[in-house]
Amino acid sequence: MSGVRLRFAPSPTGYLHVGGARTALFNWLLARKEKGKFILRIEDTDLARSTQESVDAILEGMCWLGLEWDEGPIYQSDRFPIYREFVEKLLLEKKAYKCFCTPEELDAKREKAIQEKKKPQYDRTCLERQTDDSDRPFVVRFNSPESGTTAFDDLIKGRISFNNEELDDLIIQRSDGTPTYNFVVVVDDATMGISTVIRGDDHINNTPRQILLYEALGYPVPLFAHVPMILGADKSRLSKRHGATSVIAYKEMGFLPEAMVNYLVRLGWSYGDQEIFTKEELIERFSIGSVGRSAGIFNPDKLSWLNAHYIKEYEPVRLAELLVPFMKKKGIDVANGPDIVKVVKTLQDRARTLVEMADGAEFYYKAGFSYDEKSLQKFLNGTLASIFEEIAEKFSLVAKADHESIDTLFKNICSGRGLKMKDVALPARIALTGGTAAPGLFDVIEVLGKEETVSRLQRAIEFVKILEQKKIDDNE
RNA sequence: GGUCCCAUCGUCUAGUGGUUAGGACACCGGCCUUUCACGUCGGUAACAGGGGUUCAAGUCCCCUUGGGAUCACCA
Repeated sequence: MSGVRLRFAPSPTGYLHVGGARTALFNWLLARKEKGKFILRIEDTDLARSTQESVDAILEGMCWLGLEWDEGPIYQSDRFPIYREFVEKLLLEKKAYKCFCTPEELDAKREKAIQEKKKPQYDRTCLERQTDDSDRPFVVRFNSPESGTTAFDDLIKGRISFNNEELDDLIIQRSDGTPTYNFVVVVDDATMGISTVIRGDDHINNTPRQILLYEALGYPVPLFAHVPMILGADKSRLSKRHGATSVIAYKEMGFLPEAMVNYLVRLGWSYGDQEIFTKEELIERFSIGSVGRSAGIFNPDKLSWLNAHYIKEYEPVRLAELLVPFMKKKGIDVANGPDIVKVVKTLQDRARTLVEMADGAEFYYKAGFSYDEKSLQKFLNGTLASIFEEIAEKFSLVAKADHESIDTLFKNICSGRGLKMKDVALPARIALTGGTAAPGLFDVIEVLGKEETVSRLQRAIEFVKILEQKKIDDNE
């Protein structure tokens, strides 16, 4: 039993973003690989921006991806007394101090510093203050060292070091008594015994301050691993204008969680030339050290390719279950029509998403479709109706409507009429599916069954007769 | 602007001083074929630039350039 403890700590101000999902995935993977614990913590110290809907959305995303957590969700809003205690402790030890400067004063100082091209840092006015006007509102600031350096060995980026003079005295408790992010994250990670912090590299600049806080609090500093950002096609931070950024949106677009996980993990991490990984393989082969250092661009094409792969490989029964909601969304009740599992089997090789598969499955359940007339025109030579009639006739006599007997039936018709397979199969496909893009004709017939096939053929015969008559009229 | 991070095909990446710089997505072409796909075979395509170190540099060092992050009583 290894003692590693990892955590994912989203703030509930929106849905689960693909970037966050990847960070969560890396944490989860490492926890599973090392047989440690994976903790989910909700960072909701900003009461105004946090919502329960966001918490639910994040949990839904995590569950969909299969990232089950061992402890939590722990809400920071439940832990305010703990943070308060640690603030008092620092205050007592003079490692923190009360600051009575107003936001207006601070803004003015910042403005001035920027004007004078100086660093906009807090000037420590209140550090040496003797009077304690506690009836006036105050914030608590961390007394940060003014010299020296703070460094750490990032598991992904290598050694990173900062001059302490770059760090000013950050606020750890607001004037309303609530603690701020950099403080609570340290208190939580410390008291929860987090051994390795894996998070986005937008937190690198926070890390030295946090290390200083660990030290002030007397806790060991954890290991850090800062994973690079995910960017959009134009190399800017991935946002809605690049497409969907919510994990759940991908679920709704018909992606499989296996594909999403596989895509996300391979974006920034690699294992030789391998592209496809089962969850077990990932757990076995993942290592945080082989995560790349540079930002990656989110590539929907590759995600689609992976999704297509997983659709092909999926167990048809399970895939059918996943497809049903997508059919329902199109107003189709799969109970009224052919066996959905058989339908799925004919579509697995030609759908990249469940949405595409639902589109491709539509004709099986909707008999009243319109025909692709333009394509049908090519086969109008006066005998098409009779070909359909012959198929219907012979097919209704066939003992077993399986692939093989359908094959021989069509071959017989072809040889009997001196026609090529495409002369018969192509128009027949239009008759049965309405269009030209569909699964193999014999598979379609087999799935549709004898009765439905014959009925569709009869409907097509009527339609073709009208077309042929029209053609004669036009020529006159 | 300060600080910090990053830099191999369009994209994701392999590469840990000696390689015809490999794979995958996408793209293009051949094959397969009852359509559309799938599949399969092949092709185009990269070490940002400049200095060092070294017998030898995509690999190590420095600079430049370019991209990104961060500088809140947000997280």
